[in-house]
Amino acid sequence: MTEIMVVDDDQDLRESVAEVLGEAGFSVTQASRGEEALEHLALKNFDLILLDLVMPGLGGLELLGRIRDKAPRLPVIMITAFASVDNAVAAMRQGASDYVTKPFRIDGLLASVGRVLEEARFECCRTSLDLDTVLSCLSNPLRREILAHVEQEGTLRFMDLCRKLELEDHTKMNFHLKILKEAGFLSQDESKLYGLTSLGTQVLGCVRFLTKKLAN
Amino acid sequence: MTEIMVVDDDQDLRESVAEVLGEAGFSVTQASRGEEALEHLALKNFDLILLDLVMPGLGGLELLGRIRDKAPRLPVIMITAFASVDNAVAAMRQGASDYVTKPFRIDGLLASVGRVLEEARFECCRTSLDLDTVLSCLSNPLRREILAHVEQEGTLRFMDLCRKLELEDHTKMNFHLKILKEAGFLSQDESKLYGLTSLGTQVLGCVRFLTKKLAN
DNA sequence: TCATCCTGTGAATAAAACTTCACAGAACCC
DNA sequence: GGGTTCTGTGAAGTTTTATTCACAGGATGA
Repeated sequence: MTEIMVVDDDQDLRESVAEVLGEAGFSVTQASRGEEALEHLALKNFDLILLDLVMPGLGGLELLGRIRDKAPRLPVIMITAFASVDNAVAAMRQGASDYVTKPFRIDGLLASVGRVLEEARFECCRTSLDLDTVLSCLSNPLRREILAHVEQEGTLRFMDLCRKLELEDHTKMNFHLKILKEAGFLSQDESKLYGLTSLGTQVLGCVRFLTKKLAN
Repeated sequence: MTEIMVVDDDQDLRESVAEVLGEAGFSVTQASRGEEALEHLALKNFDLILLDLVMPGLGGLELLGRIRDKAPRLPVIMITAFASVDNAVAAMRQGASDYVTKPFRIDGLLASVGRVLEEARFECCRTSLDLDTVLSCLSNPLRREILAHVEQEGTLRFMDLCRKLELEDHTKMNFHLKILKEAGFLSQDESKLYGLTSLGTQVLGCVRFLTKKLAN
């Protein structure tokens, strides 16, 4: 069952949203304060969080940051009556999945929920692979650099990649590209351009997370 | 030299922005239309793009999408006179790095440019020596098992560990224990009991996270 | 004390990961 | 056509990682 948490200090609105989501087949947890939300978060794994921007105590943006620390990819939809471009941009910069302004139509909210969940599902799409491959593949710094460069450029030709990484020996590059292809992180299109697969993107995200975790 | 492209159909504004950026030490390319921007993009690698949201012909949002196809992580700052929450959210959802409303103060724009470039630079610094050790150490399934067992038991004696993992050859275990000790994941107390260090605990958490991320 | 298990070292060996070298077809430019 | 760059293969060689073997001191217990 898809678990959704609704965080809003406005009891009426929170309960009506929870009711609608419940009728739509979701399992809903309610929290009236940011601190309460964090407690729920520690106890249960959620698939989506609806978050009021303006709350007494721990504010929505700050809470969003705390959620990101714990669950970097958990989808969060921000809700607010005080719509401003700055707030919206700030929320999206913090990694909010969507931004809904009050008052909203219920079907609009449901559409947003559906879309965000759909995206999340796509995000962690069918990738049953073993940790061994991923870790040993990523344990080589050159391969990590290759992935990062390809991600940055979108698609790259073989020789451009060599030059970017200042690799004089192209067969060495070939060796590592082969490994990355076999691991399913890279693919080549019909014109031989190298690009990241969705798995590759996902895995790079994991590396970033690890780096961040190990940084402090 | 940092390459910036300014895309705006308003010639006055475009040229004044280009001038300011030029004085700030950036190499600036101008485009008055979305199509022109795509041509530039095909010829040169940019570090940042300033993009007007509303343009005749190919619009800013659509152009942003096209840019994302080619270069998923190329920083793009959206500029618009018609600030609306919806537009801002849509732009950020497409992966814009920031969103600036006209009329803007030049120093505000420069600040935004500086910040976004700074973030991109941070993204790129993935030369963590630590990551190598961590990943190569964890890429061995036996070592991951050792860590997991030690965590589960708290502290363990050498031979108990061997038996738990059903390793008949104790020197093999010794080999891997040595690596784990050198990486700083395991330590031995005065009575030779093996236990996780705080780094070890942290790293195990990361492995769990990765496993979860890659599981479904 | 003697036998046994625990904990470890160092060397030899095997396997894997990585690099380098030699070559070659396809595409592109003159 | 002829030279050059791009993209690749396969094999040989090197380095790193992993396993196995031989041995040994210290603790433990009968």
